[in-house]
Amino acid sequence: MPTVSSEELAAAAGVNSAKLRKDFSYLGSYGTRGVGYDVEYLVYQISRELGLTQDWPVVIVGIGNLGAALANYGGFASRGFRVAALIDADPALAGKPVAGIPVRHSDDLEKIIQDNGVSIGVIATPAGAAQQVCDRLVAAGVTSILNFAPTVLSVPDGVDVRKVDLSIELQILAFHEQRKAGEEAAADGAVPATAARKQSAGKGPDGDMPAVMPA
Amino acid sequence: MPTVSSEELAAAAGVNSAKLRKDFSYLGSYGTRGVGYDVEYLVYQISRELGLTQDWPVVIVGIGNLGAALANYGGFASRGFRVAALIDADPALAGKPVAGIPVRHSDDLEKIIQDNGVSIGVIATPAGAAQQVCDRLVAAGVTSILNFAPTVLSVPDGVDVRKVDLSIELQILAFHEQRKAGEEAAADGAVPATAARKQSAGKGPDGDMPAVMPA
DNA sequence: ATGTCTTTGTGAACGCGTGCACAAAGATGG
DNA sequence: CCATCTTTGTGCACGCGTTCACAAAGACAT
Ligand SMILES: NC(=O)c1ccc[n+]([C@@H]2O[C@H](COP(=O)([O-])OP(=O)(O)OC[C@H]3O[C@@H](n4cnc5c(N)ncnc54)[C@H](O)[C@@H]3O)[C@@H](O)[C@H]2O)c1
Ligand SMILES: NC(=O)c1ccc[n+]([C@@H]2O[C@H](COP(=O)([O-])OP(=O)(O)OC[C@H]3O[C@@H](n4cnc5c(N)ncnc54)[C@H](O)[C@@H]3O)[C@@H](O)[C@H]2O)c1
Repeated sequence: MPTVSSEELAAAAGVNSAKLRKDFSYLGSYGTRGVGYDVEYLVYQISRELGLTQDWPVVIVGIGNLGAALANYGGFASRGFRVAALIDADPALAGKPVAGIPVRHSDDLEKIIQDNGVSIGVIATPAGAAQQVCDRLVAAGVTSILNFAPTVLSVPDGVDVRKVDLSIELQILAFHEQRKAGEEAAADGAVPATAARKQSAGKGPDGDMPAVMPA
Repeated sequence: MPTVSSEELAAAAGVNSAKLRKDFSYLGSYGTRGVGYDVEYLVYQISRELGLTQDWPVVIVGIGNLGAALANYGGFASRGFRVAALIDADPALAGKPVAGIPVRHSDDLEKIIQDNGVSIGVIATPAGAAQQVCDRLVAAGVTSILNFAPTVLSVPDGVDVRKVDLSIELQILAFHEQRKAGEEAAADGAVPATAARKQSAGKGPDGDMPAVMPA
């Protein structure tokens, strides 16, 4: 029976082994003292807890450059997500297959959502259309939205929104880049050491950035 | 002179005003008591601190569906990022313009990086090529990488990597979705309340997920 | 069986980020 | 020039997540 110890997993993930064990303990006592965790069983338990054992139908709205790239992305299916439909407002696209799935016109949006029991929607429309599309998705029953348009969406309570913004990712990199550059060349009104948190040495997945930035 | 108070900004950003003031204080004392912050001056100071006042040349490697979508993305330029070059291994693409920029062959990768003083690279190649591309970028002098390929890149110390993974974003949404669903229907081996951190009520930009998930 | 050795699960301490609350600063009006 | 009012900047305390450290559990050998 293949097993892993919390120590091994922690080293691989670059975190503290105690934290890892404590995190796992919230899911139950799945380890064996003196041995470690049964890999297969552990993967199953975590998958179940994360909701990966169920099938999640998603719709992608806005099948342009980005939407098409997302539709073609194989990483979807491998984690239990199924593209239930591709939706676009452009009549010229309607019926044309993208990644093997025919594009549906956005007139049918509500029907598609309801017929497929979709609760997760992806927005890849131009920024100007995003809020409107969002409202329709929410009204039709979608309660989780992944937004690629550079807009802040407002949604009612109970609806989750995650925004993916390439330029913010680049800004975070640029921020660290700048800090690397001016590390020993620090001269003028430099930020006091307090603000220079732990220097993410290529490890920490989350950046250390000031928390707030006005639009 | 248009000004904003920390209270207004905090409300708009959905954070605590004291935290916002304290964050700003790390950059210096740019506010005026009894009045607030001079908007223009504040924006400049934050921009400078974040490195947005300089011009950052970036290269995109792998001009397929995703790479082309990224190249077309206008959010780049508006934040001080300039697409210095598009690079692909496919000879058929070489010379063809994408988003107005001719695609260069990856043979010239090192030269392009050095000629343009590029320190930020974007990887949008298939997963199999990502590490190899990464190694070449780093060897050529790139010290920040934005990775869209579903692979964990290993890089030397001093190089920052950020990974954008659509399926992880979806997983986070699905996780909350599952929790919403089973909220009052909680029955079997449910996670103890401790693990159910603050229910992000559509506000918190960062999700609350177990920190570690083995590959 | 008993002992040893490894690794889990977790109580307790630590450290840090967040938020409260207020004094100081400065604008504004009389 | 002084009083008042608003809003900043920040010391301090609280709370939460992280880490330490160890007892308990179980495997495995003798
Ligand atoms: N987050 C990122 O990193 C990132 C990267 C690239 C692009 N983007 C953004 O993603 C969005 C799409 O980018 P793109 O390059 O694919 O643009 P695009 O113009 O190629 O595609 C937009 C598509 O949306 C469709 N559309 C427009 N209004 C619609 C509506 N009301 N309902 C349904 N469909 C509608 C259009 O017909 C078009 O097919 C843009 O907002 C862009 O800024 C984000
Ligand atoms: N992170 C996400 O959310 C997300 C979404 C979609 C796709 N992806 C990933 O992004 C990557 C690209 O996706 P895509 O749909 O554009 O794929 P694609 O096949 O359309 O494009 C890949 C491109 O990379 C080029 N390429 C291959 N090897 C190369 C090399 N060694 N050097 C330079 N260029 C090379 C190919 O010629 C091709 O043009 C894939 O790894 C995919 O899994 C990620």
